[in-house]
Amino acid sequence: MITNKDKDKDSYRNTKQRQKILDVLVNSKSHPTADWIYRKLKKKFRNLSLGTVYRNLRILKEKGQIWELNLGTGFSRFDAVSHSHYHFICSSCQNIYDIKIPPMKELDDRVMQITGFRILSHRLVFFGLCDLCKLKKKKNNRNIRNNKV
Amino acid sequence: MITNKDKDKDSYRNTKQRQKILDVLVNSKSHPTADWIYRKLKKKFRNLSLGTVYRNLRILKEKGQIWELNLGTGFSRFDAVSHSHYHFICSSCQNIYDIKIPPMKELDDRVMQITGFRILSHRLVFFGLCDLCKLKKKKNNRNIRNNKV
DNA sequence: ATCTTTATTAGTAATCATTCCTATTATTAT
DNA sequence: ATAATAATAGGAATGATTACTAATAAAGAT
Repeated sequence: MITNKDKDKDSYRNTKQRQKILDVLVNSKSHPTADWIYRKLKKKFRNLSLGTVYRNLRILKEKGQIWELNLGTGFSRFDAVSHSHYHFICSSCQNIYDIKIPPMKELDDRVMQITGFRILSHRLVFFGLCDLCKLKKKKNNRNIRNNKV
Repeated sequence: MITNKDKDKDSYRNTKQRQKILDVLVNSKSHPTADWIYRKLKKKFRNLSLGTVYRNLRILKEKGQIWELNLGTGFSRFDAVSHSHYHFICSSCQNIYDIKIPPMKELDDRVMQITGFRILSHRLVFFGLCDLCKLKKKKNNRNIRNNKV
């Protein structure tokens, strides 16, 4: 059973591990995975545990300090909540890029009017081909036309 | 190594299993999981395999006939691509609702201009509280105020 | 209609991200 | 400083998904 206590904890401690994990996310633009964060910190924090990374990522998410990104790849990526922004995922290389267009709060209002639900936020992800993969595709198509593949 | 052949298959066979799996998705509004589809079809298809469901969901997704929805719950939900629409997920009960506002193709164009990437589609998900959970929350807060919890 | 090719299947084992468990440690309030 | 307990390390367990393999069945060719 999920109780209020489970959802909105009132006492968090400020551990070195949690600080470092948030640090990594704040100072990273690559939307790292839990394992990537673990391997990065493990070098200095010799006895860091992978479970600790996962637990803290969950807690930081609960506290609203980070986002979890799910992309159908079988694992999550994480992103520090600094300024709100959108994401682009290249369907070919799977890289993630931040899209810097101002958050459209009016979308929330619109959906709130239509549904009557309380809308708190939205997540907008664009899919397509990044510059590099666009070029690769073009080159590849040329090769196919010329029977080189 | 990922080759062209891996990505864009040219010959698909039309099996009963694949038809039925797509059928379930087309005739369902509940965004089912792989396991839910498996258990539903297993009743009639006595020796259906869970692996077959997963394989076909991947193939149907490759063919662009269905979407995979990832919500950070540890498992995927699937949705037939009929008319394009957006989604709402209740942060409390985790139910998914379709949001019927016309697809905003202009967002793709905008991001295409900003980034130079080729934008093919976007996914827009709203988060908040559905009607039912809105009520529950209100009642809950009242109880907390009155020291009943 | 039969033959051939090979995509697909059922069944099961394996993988891998994530969560759970427990004795120990470290943070915070008193 | 002490007490209370949140958090940790390490390892085991879970559970969704994928991989493997011999047998089957679409779909085109004869």
